[in-house]
This record gives sequence, C-alpha cells and structure tokens, in this order.
Amino acid sequence: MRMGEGVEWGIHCCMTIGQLERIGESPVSTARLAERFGLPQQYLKKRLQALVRAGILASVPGAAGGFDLARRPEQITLMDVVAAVEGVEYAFRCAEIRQHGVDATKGRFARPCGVSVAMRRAELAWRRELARQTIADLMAAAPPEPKRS
Amino acid sequence: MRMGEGVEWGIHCCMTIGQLERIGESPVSTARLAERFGLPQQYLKKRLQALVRAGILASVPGAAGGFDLARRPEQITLMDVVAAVEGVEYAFRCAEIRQHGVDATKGRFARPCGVSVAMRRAELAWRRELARQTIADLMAAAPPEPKRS
DNA sequence: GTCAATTTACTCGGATAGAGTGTGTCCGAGTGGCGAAGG
DNA sequence: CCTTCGCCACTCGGACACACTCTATCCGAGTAAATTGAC
Repeated sequence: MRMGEGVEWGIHCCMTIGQLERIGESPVSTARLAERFGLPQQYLKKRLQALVRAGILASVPGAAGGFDLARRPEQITLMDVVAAVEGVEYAFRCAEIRQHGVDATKGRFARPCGVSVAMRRAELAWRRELARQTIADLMAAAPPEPKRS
Repeated sequence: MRMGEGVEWGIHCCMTIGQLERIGESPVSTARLAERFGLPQQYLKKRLQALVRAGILASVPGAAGGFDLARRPEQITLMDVVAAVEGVEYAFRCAEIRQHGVDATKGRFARPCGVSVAMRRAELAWRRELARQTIADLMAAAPPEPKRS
C-alpha cells in the first residue's frame, strides 16, 4: 500500500500558504510553491486543484493570482487534505469473496463480514488521528517562513 | 490510496485454513481455497507464497500438499498479514520536500518534519488496531466451516 | 501376503505478459495589472 | 495632471502521453502417495 506524494505536497503547501498569508503575501502562485519545494510546477498545480474542489484552498485567477486558504488553518485537518487528494474511499475494500465461492449457502453470511469490520475499525482509528491534527498545529511547530527572496 | 485485494484473500485464507485444520483437513491446497472463494487459483497461490516467506503459513509440497498455519491462530494478527502482503513500509513516505527548495537554509530543518511525525502517528494508530485483532478472533466470529463437498 | 522400487499425479516456486492507476506535461480560457493615448 | 481604453503577461483549468505497480498466467522442480512387480 502506498500513499501518493500529493498528500505531502498538499500539506506542506497549505502550511506555507497559511504562513505567507499571515505576513500579507497572498495569494501564493504555484510557481513560488514549486520553487520553494523543488517540485514540478504543472503537476503541483494539478494536485492543488483537488484541494480547491474540496473547499480547502481558494484559487485566485489573474495576473497576481494564486492560491489562498479557503478556511482558517485551525479548521483544516490532515484528514481533509488526505481525503481531498487520495479520495474518500476506504483503502480496504471488502469484495465479499466469502460469498463468491461454491459453499455460499444461503443465509450463512447474513452478518457483516468480520474481516471488513476489523479493517474498517483500524482505518477509522487512522482517520481519527488524522482529524485530530490541523494545519495550524503544524504551522506552529514549523520554523518561520523567510521573506520573499 | 488503495489496499491490494491480496490482503482480503490472505486473511480469509488464514481463517479457512485454521478452521479446516481444526477438523483435521490439513494441509489445504490452493485449488480448494480458490474454489471456496471463487478466485484465480494461480494468482492466489502467488499471494500465499508471501505469507509463507513471512512465516505465517507453512507450505507442504507433495501429492496431498497445501498450506498450513505456521503459528497458532491466536498468534497471527491482522497486522502480520497486512505487512506480509503489502510490505512493511509506511504508506506515507516523507520525501523531505521542505529541504529541496531554494530556501533550504542550513540548520532550519534540524528538527524532524512535523508532517512526517503527524502522518506516522496516524499510521501507528492504524497498525496498533490491526495488531489487536488476531485470526483466532475472526475465526470465532465467523460461521463454522462446512465439511468437504 | 509383504516389501520395495518405480511410476505417477499432485503440489509448490519462480519467471513471464497484460491492464489499471498514478505521474508528468501540454495547451487553451480567463482575469487583473500596466502602459499609452486622449481629454 | 487625470481618466479611460486597449494590450499583455500572468494566472488557473482541464485534456493529453508516459511509467510504474498491481493483476493474471504459464511452465519447471520437487515430493509424497499410489501402483506394480518380485519375493
């Protein structure tokens, strides 16, 4: 199992945008973010669009455009960013293979699949922990952003 | 993010092998497991080999061969199976993009990346929950295995 | 009838093709800033 | 000097190729059981 790198990009970009917004340098263009992190500019933009659709970032078109935080950093959790980039589906998808076999006697599987329940419980713990941390928390722990070069 | 279906297969197969072992029908061949779940036999075998390498299953070659549980069901956690099939690496891999940019002033990033810490904390919660459940637990909650057809 | 060697059929194990998802790049539409011309 | 119009450069947005991982399949090596023959 592997999480796309877009998650790391999204979180760091949200943090940077929040920090730059605080010192009045917003909106922030993808060019600046890409330079800041050494990332492919076009692809980064594509990924940030997903955050816009999810209502985490707000895009500002035009000459001095860029991206702003759509909500206050305290109200953006890591879970929000992960869901926006990776999707809201569960990583474990129960295909109900227990009913596909020849022994799938009627009524044997009325109860929900125990495997699915166990896996979902673990993922819920994961999501709960992600939802506990906000962008603001990470901003507070990160080193301050230097002025524009 | 998406978990491979091999995880579901592996867990269900471990449960079935454990149940059949209990009534003296072991080892269990991949042919029987594939028929039981309606899965491609060859590919299922390939996936179970990963469980053998991880020390979860034991392969018995020969005419009446198949797979056995290498440990007691109480000592096989869902975390073991997931790690065997999906790998032990963390889903979130910190690429340290914060140091790749132009502003990577020396010493600014002496502390570990907060993003990495937060994501790892969430994954640890996930793994903890997976390690809490064993194959034996799921076997107890599942319907009993019918005799060989 | 018993034993042993041989055959046989079944198993696992790893190496080989095909599809789906994620990654990376491109070009077009739209908007705000800037400059020049006119009043 | 101020206002207004037009141009332009910069931005976002979505559509188009490439690479990699996951999925699926095939064939070969090895082993235990079953068979057959001799004793």
